[in-house]
Amino acid sequence: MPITIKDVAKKANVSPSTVSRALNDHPRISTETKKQVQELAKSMGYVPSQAARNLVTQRSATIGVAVADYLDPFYVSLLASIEDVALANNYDLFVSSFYRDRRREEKLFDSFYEKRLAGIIVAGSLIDEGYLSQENRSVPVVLINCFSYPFSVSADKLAGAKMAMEYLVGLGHHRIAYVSQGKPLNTELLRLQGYRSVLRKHDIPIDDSLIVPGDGGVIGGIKAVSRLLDLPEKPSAIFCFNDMTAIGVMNALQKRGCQVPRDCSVVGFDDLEIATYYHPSLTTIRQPIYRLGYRATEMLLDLIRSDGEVGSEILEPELIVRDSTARAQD
Amino acid sequence: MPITIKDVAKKANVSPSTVSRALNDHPRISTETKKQVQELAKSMGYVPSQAARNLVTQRSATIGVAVADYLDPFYVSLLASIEDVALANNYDLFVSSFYRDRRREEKLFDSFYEKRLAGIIVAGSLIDEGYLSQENRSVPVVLINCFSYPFSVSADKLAGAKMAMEYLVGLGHHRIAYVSQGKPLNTELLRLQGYRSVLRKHDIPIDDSLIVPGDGGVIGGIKAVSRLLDLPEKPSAIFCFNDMTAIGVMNALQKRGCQVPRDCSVVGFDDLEIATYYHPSLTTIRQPIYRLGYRATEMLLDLIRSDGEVGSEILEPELIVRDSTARAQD
DNA sequence: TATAGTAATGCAAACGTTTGCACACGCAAG
DNA sequence: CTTGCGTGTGCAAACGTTTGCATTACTATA
Repeated sequence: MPITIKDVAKKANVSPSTVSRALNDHPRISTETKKQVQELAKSMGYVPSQAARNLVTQRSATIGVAVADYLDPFYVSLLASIEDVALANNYDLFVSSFYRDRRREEKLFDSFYEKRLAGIIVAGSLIDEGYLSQENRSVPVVLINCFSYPFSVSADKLAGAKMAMEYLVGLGHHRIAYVSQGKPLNTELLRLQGYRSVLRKHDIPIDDSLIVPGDGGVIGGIKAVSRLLDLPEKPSAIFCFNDMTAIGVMNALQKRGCQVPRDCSVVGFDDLEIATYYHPSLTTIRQPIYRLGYRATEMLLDLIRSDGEVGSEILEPELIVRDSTARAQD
Repeated sequence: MPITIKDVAKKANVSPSTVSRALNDHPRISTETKKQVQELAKSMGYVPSQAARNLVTQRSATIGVAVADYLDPFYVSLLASIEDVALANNYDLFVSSFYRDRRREEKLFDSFYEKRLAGIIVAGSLIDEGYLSQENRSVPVVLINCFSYPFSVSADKLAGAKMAMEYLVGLGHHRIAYVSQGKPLNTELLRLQGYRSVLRKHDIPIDDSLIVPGDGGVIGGIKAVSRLLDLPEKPSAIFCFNDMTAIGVMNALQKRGCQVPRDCSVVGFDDLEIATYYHPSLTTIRQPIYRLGYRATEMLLDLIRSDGEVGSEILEPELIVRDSTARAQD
């Protein structure tokens, strides 16, 4: 139904090849015909079919992006930088979320492959690296926050967790809880490792009842608090897997009459926009979100262009102190 | 480079047509060959090229979705229901944001058209309907929250604004401010109309200095508050364009020592997840977000299948009372 | 004037599918 | 033994582009 290159060719009394060359700034064409054809094409509302073009050129200028969760602003913020880099290099984006569901992630991979995309970026992947390398069907893949994969960009979770914990210990806190994500992924295990190592370093005994599972979202934080407040000896500070969890935690604390930070300090992870604007504003570990997406996309473009020999990259997080933390009372 | 249907055909000693039929459950094929070919194809890791398929069948099973802003959870939440309906009908989604930028929205339209998508859904469009109908290049388009377009699904902004205002007036508030989005779109004008009509109805004079511009986000809310608190006579309640604005408003109020709701009540619009979990939790007008996306996608599928005669649809919002509003002190 | 070289254009093949049509085969009915 | 029909398969065209090669027309040089 749409207008094809032949329609334009016929109207311009030239061959389809000429139209194609005019539209693609091919050198072997007269400036005059080029201009004429371009104007005609525009006036006819001709838009080339990407499918046909991809088919014959055997490549596509679309990058697939799979994020774990649309509802977590962390992943959405990543999209901004990915889009910036991609657009600047004339690549399209095909974005999709797999809602933290492994099977959906795999289906997404299939659909990406059917589209013969130029490359793929996955943030928050649940698929283990083994599967990924094996499944690797000659299309480059870059992972975000999955540092064991050869082509990846991650924030240093271990360092981040240590910063948070050192800061809390420095404020005089001894009973510090950790609300996890609940899945045994790298991104989780490293935080836990940081949590433990700082406690050990300061000779603070590790109490496993202070380590409670969340779900990476607000609800998980709320549930965790109800467990923590039922403990015989309550924590004086809570370190959270991420900011969304921290918001749930603060909400539940305040609902149970526990003032933040007076009665309990809270530290998050990510530094989402809402961390600044929540009441009280949230002390957190900032992931360099923009740079994560930026570098990942650059890395993918390198891979697409040259099967380059780039390796995995680790970016440093940063402690942002705000109003949700205070010195421990004793 | 990838495996083609011919590779599979050769290995199976059949023609490409047979392979195609086996993979598509065509009736005219023996159960035996079908099974054999299917297994072989899978074991070879064959994945059909969507480009080639779309080209020859002249249709595609991908829906384009353009949302105004990834950073506003309202639009992101819409994606969930759109995806649910689309996936259930074996459609893919091509999602993109135009960051509230009109030129980016137009570029997005072009790119959608290059892909020869089956249909398009736009949420928060900045393009006026005139352009849209004219630009309509035989691909069906459904708009969300743009009720003047013939194929659209919207929440009733006017009714929502009236609910909010009636509620505030009912609590005894007389000086009620409105923080707008700052763009003269329908979605804005209707709220304003509701704001004014309720005040008029109750013989409350309309003070234009109480109507201040925001930007649809947190920052806009913050800036608006600094203008409102500098007024000789401060408002006792603030109705906000949306929840993100309301969060900015509450944050700024609390920062300036103004307690919510004791010193000032705040009402939002949307009912995002964060509205429940903010402190204090936010009284707001709930848009039926899930249903908006759901109905829009169903409508689009109808259009795709039958050039159906569906018209625009308006859904009712709902007042959700929480902790950010209180009776006026006098 | 003939010849080589260059610039602009057209021809036709190719990309990987789907699908209408023709064909071959086996079998039942006349 | 034909005829007809149904079932399974293959052939070839088509989808809308791009691009190597051939062709044409012109210009400049010898």
